Amino acid sequence: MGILERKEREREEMRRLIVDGARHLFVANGYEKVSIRNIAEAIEYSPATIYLYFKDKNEVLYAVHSQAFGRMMDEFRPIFTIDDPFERLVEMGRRYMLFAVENPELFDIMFIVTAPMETLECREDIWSEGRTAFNMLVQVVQDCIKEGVFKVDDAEVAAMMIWSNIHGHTALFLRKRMMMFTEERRKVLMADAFTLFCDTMKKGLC
Amino acid sequence: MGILERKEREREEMRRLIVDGARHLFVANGYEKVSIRNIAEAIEYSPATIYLYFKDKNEVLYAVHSQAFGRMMDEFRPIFTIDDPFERLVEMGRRYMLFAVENPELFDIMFIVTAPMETLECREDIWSEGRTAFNMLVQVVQDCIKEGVFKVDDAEVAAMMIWSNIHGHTALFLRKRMMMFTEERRKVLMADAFTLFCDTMKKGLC
DNA sequence: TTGTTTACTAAACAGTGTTTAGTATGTTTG
DNA sequence: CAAACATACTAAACACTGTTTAGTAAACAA
Repeated sequence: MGILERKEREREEMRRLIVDGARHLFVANGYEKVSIRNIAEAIEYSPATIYLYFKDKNEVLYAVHSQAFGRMMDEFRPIFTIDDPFERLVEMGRRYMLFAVENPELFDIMFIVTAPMETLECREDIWSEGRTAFNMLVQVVQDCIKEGVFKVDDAEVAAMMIWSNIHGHTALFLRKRMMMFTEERRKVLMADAFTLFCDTMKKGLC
Repeated sequence: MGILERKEREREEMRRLIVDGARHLFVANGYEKVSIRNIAEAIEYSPATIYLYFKDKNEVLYAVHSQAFGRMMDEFRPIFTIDDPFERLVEMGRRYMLFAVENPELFDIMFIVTAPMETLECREDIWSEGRTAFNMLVQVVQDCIKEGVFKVDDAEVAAMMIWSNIHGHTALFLRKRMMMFTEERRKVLMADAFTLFCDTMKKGLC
């Protein structure tokens, strides 16, 4: 009886339709200006239908967030062709910031807005998307340790420090907390602070 | 004619009443769960009255944000009694993180939520509160340069790098992006990553 | 063909930020 | 003092929001 399988397929298709519609609206109008009614209208269904496929708005957000993580990981994968582990690390940081600037609304949902994390909390689940991405960073840091570029005993602690720095830059920038500088100065400051951090790591972490 | 002065005083008093009421609700319920109607009810006025004293909700938020900056600066001031400039810097970072953890809702309005920044944008104004706080950090960094602890030519770039790191930690933590770790591991990771950053600076920035 | 399950929606509920029109009260002027 | 004006305030409305409920029409199973 292939009917159940077809139904399951159709269900998956509908979820995809909703998530894709939501993502398009997020990217076009920004996270805060998208309502369930907007999404419903975009996919030509009634708002109530969305609640047959997702528990609430947070769950839709979480689905968009997961999809966006896939995209970011795709941007990260090519760095593993870089031989020098430190250069690999620097490039990973660069790509994190680039992804944030090029997809600010997706980055918002992935790393800043609390809403998607709430679905995780009531499920008592671990944040697997975050874990996977963080593991990737830890791997690169471990490569740096193995090749003698870094001399630290806990790769996770070093990874956390590095993530914080890169994330800090992007979060402050996206959340308009560099308003006290001119647009030109903002650019220079971000680029120079990143370079300084890389230099400081190379000198300080060994 | 002291009537105008009295009226101005009363106006200031009313603004204060609104801002204080708003702050209390923010601290008690979190930023997202506070509405203009809630604030109005708390101070026993109609919602429309708030719009006689503030252009919109963002402006109320901005006023709370400014007040909160005053409080944070009060927490910072005592660090200037510390003789060693590097210790002074470390203590400043520690206090930034402590303020964030102890006043998460205020920190939200000050450094994460975009809403208050929007009132700034339409006024074409500079973010003076942010500028003042950042200047304080630049001053401490300059002291480190003067005493030979750091050897960098642009104190603002170094300050930006340091701010990014500290802010990154707190933002990731407050926005629940360390969910992949247990509560115990989160604590250790944050403390150790901070220490590692301080050590890395001391070794790497000279 | 009948009975049941599934997919969907119109309408309502309780909330949101904000504006408008109107009412008291306080102040100034003839 | 009374009339004219200005100020302070609010009830009610507007156009939204997320979410739930009750009901309908189509698909499927017996």
